[in-house]
Amino acid sequence: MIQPRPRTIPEATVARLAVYLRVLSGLADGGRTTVSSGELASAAGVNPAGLRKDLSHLGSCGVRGVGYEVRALRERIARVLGAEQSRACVLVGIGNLGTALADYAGFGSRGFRFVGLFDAAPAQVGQEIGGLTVQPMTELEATVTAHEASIGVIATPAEVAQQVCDRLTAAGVRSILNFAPVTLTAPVGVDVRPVDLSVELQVLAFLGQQRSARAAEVTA
Amino acid sequence: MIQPRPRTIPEATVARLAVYLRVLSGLADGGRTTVSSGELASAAGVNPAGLRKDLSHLGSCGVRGVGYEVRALRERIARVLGAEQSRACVLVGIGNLGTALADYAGFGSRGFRFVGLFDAAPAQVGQEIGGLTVQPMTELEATVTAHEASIGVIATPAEVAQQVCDRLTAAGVRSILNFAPVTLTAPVGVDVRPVDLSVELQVLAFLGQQRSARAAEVTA
DNA sequence: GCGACTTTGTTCCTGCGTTCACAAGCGGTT
DNA sequence: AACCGCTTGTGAACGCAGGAACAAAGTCGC
Repeated sequence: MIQPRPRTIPEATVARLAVYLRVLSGLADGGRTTVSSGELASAAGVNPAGLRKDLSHLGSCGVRGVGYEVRALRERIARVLGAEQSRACVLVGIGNLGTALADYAGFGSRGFRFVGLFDAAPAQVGQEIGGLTVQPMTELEATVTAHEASIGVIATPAEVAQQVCDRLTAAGVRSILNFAPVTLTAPVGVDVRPVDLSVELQVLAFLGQQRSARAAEVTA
Repeated sequence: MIQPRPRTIPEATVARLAVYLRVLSGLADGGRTTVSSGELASAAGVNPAGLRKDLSHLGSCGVRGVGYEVRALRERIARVLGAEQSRACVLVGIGNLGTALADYAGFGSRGFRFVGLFDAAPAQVGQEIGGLTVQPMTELEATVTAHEASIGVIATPAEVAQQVCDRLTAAGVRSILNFAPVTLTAPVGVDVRPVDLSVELQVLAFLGQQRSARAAEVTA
């Protein structure tokens, strides 16, 4: 028995689906009911053919000659991404970045719900951010198990990130988003996704430098 | 005349080079003088063969039978990435995220130097963060031209991100790092690199969900 | 009611990134 | 001085993502 819709959606496609979801929400709020692949692709900054291929991974959803129904497509993508269910997340490290993450309203509408904020510094503990009170690190494991949190976000200094990672995985967290500038090691079965802001900046700078070099070469 | 070292380094390689640079700095601080590709790859979380291929893009730098000299390799990568020169950056949007970015010391050691912080809210203007004073938006163009800033970072709400992008590009900024959850459009010749935190979280959640589904299938 | 136009969904193809495997080269040892 | 083991650097194959072109299908106009 073969599944009509293969389970494996490429990671690059998943990232773009999340972007389409955001654009579709904006269109729906604007009162649009249908949208063509070309228009949606332009709003998302991708190629129209690629967009149609991405959408084909979740089955036919458009109407030929017309386009896609905005609300239906949004719901379909949300279902595939699992954004309709509420996922419990914990956030460790309430510095500036952690505060920004805890405060960010965009997560809530995407199916993410912070159930615990933690920091080692006593000065941060007790503070209220985005409707939650910052807890001491000792409460970490209890909160994770109580809410069955499967996602952890690390926004601590680099020095303690690995310890935090170890405690999170030991408590049952299976997916970790890591903002600390270190490479974390985790047991198999645990996904760690690094987001390094200075790496992003360096890639950007390099591309700009490369572009300038090419331009100078042409004029020479 | 053919360049012995082709100018075009794949973008994925550039991102990893930035990670290697970080790891090498840590090793150098720890007093290590040489390191093998296997060890470095493990510390960076990549495949040893891939690491060697990445390094091959910048010419032979290792010693067979021994490994790589830590300091020499670090300097070589830094030179290729342009991290040895100081690049002027401006940051627009001093909320929690913007404050975190302005405060982050990691940028300085990577060759980035903020020369201007800007916010539209009068309450933020005048505040001092990381040695700089937050300026009103009216000063944006003058600061960009005075320092010849080529990199702009947008950490504003989504609604004003496109306007800010337009003003930055008009003032001469050629590379933009965008943290606002919108797809920006910019003239050709300007690189915009989006960093969407909720997209990252959604991809992570989807991978976790997919993994769980596979596990359930196997046990069934 | 029929034809033409528009837009989707798919298929093919090209190029890139990644991985594996081996030859080349250097240091340590006898 | 010669050999052996270890490590780098590179060549080839594999798999994957991206882009273009085409067929299917549905709607609008006549």
